[in-house]
Amino acid sequence: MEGGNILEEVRLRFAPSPTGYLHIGGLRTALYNYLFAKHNNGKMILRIEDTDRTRFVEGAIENLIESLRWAGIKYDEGVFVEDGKIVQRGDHGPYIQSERLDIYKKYVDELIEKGDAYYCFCSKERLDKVREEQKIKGLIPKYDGFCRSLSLEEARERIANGEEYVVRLKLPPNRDIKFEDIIRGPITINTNDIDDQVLLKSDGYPTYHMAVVVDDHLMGITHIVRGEEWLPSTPKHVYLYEVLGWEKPIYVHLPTVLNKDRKKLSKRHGDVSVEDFRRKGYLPEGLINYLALVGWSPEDNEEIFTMEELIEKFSFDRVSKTGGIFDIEKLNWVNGHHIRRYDLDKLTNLCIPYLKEAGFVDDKFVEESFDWIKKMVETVQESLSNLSEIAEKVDIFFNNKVKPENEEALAMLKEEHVPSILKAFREELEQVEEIDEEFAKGIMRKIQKSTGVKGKKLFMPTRIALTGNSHGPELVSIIYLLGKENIISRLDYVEENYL
RNA sequence: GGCCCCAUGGUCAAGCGGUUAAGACACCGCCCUUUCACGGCGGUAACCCGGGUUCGAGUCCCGGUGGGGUCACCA
Repeated sequence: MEGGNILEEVRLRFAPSPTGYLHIGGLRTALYNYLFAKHNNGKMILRIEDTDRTRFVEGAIENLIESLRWAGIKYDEGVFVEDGKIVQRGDHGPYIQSERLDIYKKYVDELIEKGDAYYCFCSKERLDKVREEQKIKGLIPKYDGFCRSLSLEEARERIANGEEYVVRLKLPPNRDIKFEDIIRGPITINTNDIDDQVLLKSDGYPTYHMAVVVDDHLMGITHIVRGEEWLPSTPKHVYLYEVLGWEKPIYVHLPTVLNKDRKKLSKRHGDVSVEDFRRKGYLPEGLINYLALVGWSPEDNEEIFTMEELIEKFSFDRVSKTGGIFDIEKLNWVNGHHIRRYDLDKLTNLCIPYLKEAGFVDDKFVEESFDWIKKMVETVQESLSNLSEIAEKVDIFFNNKVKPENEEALAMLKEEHVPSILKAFREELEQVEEIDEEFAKGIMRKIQKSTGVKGKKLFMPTRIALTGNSHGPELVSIIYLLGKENIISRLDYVEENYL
């Protein structure tokens, strides 16, 4: 179990904190981890970093996992949900950090033994005070090393007396720590610019810095792919690998996904959780495809990809260094592509919840008229950029009290030749029991013949009489989907109210 | 403020010493469609600034400027 780096296969991990929902930026990090792992026939691990008990949110783990599942990120190892229960699978567990406390303790003790870490008894109050004073003097807020030279004997005595303590990393002064980032190249940071980081908190939990290093090593992680906000603390990790005598992994710091104002994507500017996008009717295929493109570009000029294609094409040397703005317009365009290529049955099933929510259909209707709904979805499929738009696109099919959308539309209905069109329409309808596709295709031609009206003067008023709108799906589809009864009802209503 | 990272059209981005500086989204035209959408064609629009290096810099180096990140017993 020790020394995971003898493993030859590529092993990557996504390690979120269960503090809420999966963030769009987090999804992209998970995606890049996944794409790289799968591209190299490696493994991807999901680890839960819950060392901050104060921020733990009930249900967050389940939520995170559900979002990943929905997005199609099929990790191999770690934490899963089965039958509503959290389970763990893999040979390097546990994969939930709060279940690994004794492991961290062991390495913290080792560091103390070797003099690479020390006990610190400074109170929060003292620390705050020190920082405040430093700020006033214009200095960098940093731990002042008050407990750094405490003897081990004295420290142990104080602990035995029940004093609260933390363990801090003992960084050597003025030393350049160097490491290589796959995306950014060589990076050097001097230890004078970093704090003696707390490794073990007073509640016995490790901090992120201790836990990542121990876990990534023990779990045999070969590549650490994470957001660039971690870049400044990487030297602490590098130093830990060094004093622990472990081989450090390969670092890959991803550019940030930004808001329109070039700040890190945040809730203030709209939706940021994967769940939000799911609810709005984005397909996992669309979201994933778009997200892959924020920060990475393929060699060719293609832009529409399936997950499989992304896996095949992905590489870190085509990931950019610059943060990219999350552009909802482009997401819409990408998502629209995926909607258009979606299987119609699947798409229909995905649309039904939105139709129910709008009050257009209920369970009974869905059961009896699935094919009709499917046909309706098909007529608007190409115009959708996300599923929630379905309601506004098809509302014309569900209300026989036709209302012209504006003055212009009303004016077109009031033109003097319109009554003759509607009359001809009725006459044609009387010829059949019910409208079939054949009939729907031919009716306008017949009306044209009998009334002598053609072109826009024929089609526009008919469209408006039937839907109230001057634009929408093909008239043939509208006529077919509406059916005889609805059409007659609409003609009645229009004649009574607008002519 | 210290440290770190970054810098090509409004946005995503290609480019890796010699190009008329790709492509996509958005926008604007035109075509297709007797509407809309889809699709097709075309157009507007970019190398942050200043020094070097070089026969030659968007591309390499240095310095500015700008933006972002980070400086917790949060991750």
